[in-house]
Amino acid sequence: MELTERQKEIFGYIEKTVREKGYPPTIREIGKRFSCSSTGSVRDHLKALANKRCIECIPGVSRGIRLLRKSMYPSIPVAGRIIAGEPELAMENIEGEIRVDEKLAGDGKTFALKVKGDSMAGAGIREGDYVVVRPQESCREGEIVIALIEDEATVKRFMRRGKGVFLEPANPAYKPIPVDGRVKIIGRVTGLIRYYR
Amino acid sequence: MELTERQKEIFGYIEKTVREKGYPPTIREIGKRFSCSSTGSVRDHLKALANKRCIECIPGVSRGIRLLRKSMYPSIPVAGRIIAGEPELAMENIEGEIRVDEKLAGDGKTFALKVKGDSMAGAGIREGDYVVVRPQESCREGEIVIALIEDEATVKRFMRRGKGVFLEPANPAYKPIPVDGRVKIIGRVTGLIRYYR
DNA sequence: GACTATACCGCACATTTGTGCGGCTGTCAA
DNA sequence: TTGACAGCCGCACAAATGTGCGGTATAGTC
Repeated sequence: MELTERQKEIFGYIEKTVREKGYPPTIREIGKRFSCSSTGSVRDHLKALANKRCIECIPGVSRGIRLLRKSMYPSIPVAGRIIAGEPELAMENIEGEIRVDEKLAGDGKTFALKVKGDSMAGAGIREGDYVVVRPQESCREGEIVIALIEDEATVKRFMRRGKGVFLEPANPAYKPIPVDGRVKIIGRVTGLIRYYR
Repeated sequence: MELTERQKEIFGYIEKTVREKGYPPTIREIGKRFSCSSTGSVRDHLKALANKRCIECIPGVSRGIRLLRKSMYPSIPVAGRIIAGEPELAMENIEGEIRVDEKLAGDGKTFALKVKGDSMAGAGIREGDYVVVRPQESCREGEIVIALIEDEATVKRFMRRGKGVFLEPANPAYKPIPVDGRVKIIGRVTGLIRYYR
């Protein structure tokens, strides 16, 4: 069964609290957050969420809310679309979530991007892999970066060649791209995750 | 500062409770578990753990214990050494932990292995990567597997060629290895994690 | 000896927190 | 109209829970 808007909000709050504080909220804390002056209202919601198998309420136990769906683990959003000039990933452009090690999770701005094409095959980055991206505008020689070229996000290696700066694919079938006004560096690739079926 | 035996036990219990129940224990629950009839005793321990930066105690909040060290996140062990004939990874052979998405975490037997050598470079698996391994004895054509060859764990692709079965590297510099008595399949590679510095 | 840390016990108290029960207003489908 | 939901209010009560303050004992260190 689907969750109502309100229920989604409350479930999200419980999730967030567990993730950030390490323990679930009390009934009254939820009420405070959503301006419910009555504990009864909150309990109605918890009951609904429990019926829909989202949480489990443990009777007689303070903060006795257990998350059954989703999780309380650190995750980064998977970007569906990247828009130039927007430092933050807009909610609408998030396709999903991937849980990662905290070494990869970064500071909250880090996101993942599904790799399209085989232009980096020579560097062991393949179509369908997820690259973990830490947003930053500058980068160093040799680093693998995400750049926006005419509204298209691509993975390339950042290199200097003589006087120019280039984004180099790791595949002889593609040509280096000179970095100029049309190219915007989005961030640096800090990790890679691949799923085998 | 090092933890005493008792403190380790209590810290472990808090960790376990958070992981299994989804919320930290109360002072009295800890006392019950360790046969401390006084809440004061438990608070002494919590205070000690807080001093040693293992937990944080939030005043006035029920179950207000926050884990600062280690984690409550799903992680898989990183195998340092794999021994033939032992289905479970012995504690002594665990080098560390990596947190992963639950899709990768599997059922509890899954582990990670750091890749040595470049024999699978053609398949985008590079030296230093971590492959996620689900232990199993059989595997299908084309799957990437971990095999033990003369006590050495290697990553290869499982292939049939004519009448024989081979473990094929993805690098022309290496030769396929015929599967015979000397070769033991440890498991299947279900994922890959890479860290860029 | 004085001091500190660890590891316990015990009790009273105030606060936090879940619970029970009653009530209200809408909307929507049968 | 009736019924089932969603969403909300209010109150009193009992249980769960953190807190303050006191005590004992052992071990190690300066």
